[in-house]
Amino acid sequence: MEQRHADRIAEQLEELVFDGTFSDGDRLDEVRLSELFGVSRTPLREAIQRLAQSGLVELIPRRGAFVRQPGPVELIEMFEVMAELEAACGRLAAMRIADTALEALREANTRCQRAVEAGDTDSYYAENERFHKIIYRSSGNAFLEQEATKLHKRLKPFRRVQLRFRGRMGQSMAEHEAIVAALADADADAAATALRTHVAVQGEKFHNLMASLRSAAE
Amino acid sequence: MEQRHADRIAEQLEELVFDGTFSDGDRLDEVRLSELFGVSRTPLREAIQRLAQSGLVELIPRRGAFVRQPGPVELIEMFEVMAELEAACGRLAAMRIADTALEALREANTRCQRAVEAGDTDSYYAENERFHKIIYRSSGNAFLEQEATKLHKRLKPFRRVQLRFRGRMGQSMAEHEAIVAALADADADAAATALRTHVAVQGEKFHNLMASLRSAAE
DNA sequence: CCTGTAATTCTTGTATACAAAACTATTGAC
DNA sequence: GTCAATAGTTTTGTATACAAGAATTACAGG
Repeated sequence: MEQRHADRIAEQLEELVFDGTFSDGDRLDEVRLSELFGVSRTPLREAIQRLAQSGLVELIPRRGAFVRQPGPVELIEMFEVMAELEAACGRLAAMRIADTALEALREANTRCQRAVEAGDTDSYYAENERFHKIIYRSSGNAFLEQEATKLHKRLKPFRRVQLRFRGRMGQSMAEHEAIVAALADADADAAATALRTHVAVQGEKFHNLMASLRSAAE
Repeated sequence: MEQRHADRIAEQLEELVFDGTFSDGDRLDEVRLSELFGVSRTPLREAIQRLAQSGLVELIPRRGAFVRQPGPVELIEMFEVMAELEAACGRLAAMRIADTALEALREANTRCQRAVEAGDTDSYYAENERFHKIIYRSSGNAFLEQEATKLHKRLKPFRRVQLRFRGRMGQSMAEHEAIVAALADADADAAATALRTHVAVQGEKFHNLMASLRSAAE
């Protein structure tokens, strides 16, 4: 099944930005990349337009496309939004989640637990992701699911770092239990709170300080 | 100051989609539009790529770009996400809002009130927008502010309809008062709840029904 | 040796040309 | 009259060509 070159290139470029092949501030040279992908500049530029729209690269007129990796502050902000989006998913899912989904959640959780006991971090990440994806889906809001998935993907490269910050995986598992319990009880506020704190990073006080300085400076 | 054609065209195309010049399902004819804008197909296609990324048009390979106006269900979903984003802004703003911003909020509110009394709906919409923008900004989270602003803009064409659904503007004003009070009290939960209900549309029960049907069908 | 400027080279932005797929319409069979 | 096949047209997707701004280098002056 033939795919448009521009589509394929957009995906591959995105991958190259995510996996750190390009560092922050690197310019995406059109001729170099077109040779790399074996196409002309035209489909490559169309792909770049899309990356620009999703914020992965910055387009400076007559200068080129520069990759825009989030700095520490922006990263904290993005995690904060992720926490709120997951909280929203939890709030809605508490009212709408199906029994089958609840069961799937429990299963993912036990597999998560097993991965922790086996020390299998790769498997843990996979099951953890499945756990959260089920909650996105169970919000019963396809648009929210899409937005949450998009940001989740964007933050993927930084999630391991976040986990190291937060300490051990054990605490994360306990929070999963609390989340499932809240959803089973149809307790919207509890589910939202549990998910928010689950995703939130430690550096919140630091961020509060930064933010207050920023608004005071205006 | 010369701007890139692609940028200018992306904005104008977006406008044409928003203001209803193109209906749902319309194909964006490249040659027709390139003649309309007085450019070649190249910059026009680049603009279309961006619209596709933001979801305004759907790109079907070898078929073209079709405008994708949200249907009733998707619209309800988007308003629901808007409500959650505003709630998140309120939650964070309750902790971080500056006194000057709080004052600006009160001023916007009084101007809102005046517009209601004068029956000046245009002015009301302008001040209402200012009110909400201040809250986005006061979240102290530039990324959240950006996301909220983006969705706010996307929903703009449908906001008047929503307001008609909800009844009079008076109730909206009362909710504004409650929001300001919660922010002044630094009551995060109250601010979040007030903003969520303020934005939420009536059709929530209807949506709950639809969503439960959707998840049950899987 | 440093600095400002002009010429050169590179790169982006746009237009045009070409190939292939999809749509349309005509023609022919039944 | 309806349907199918096919020729012709349209439209998308990609490559190439060209124009103009930006970066770089060479060079003259101090």
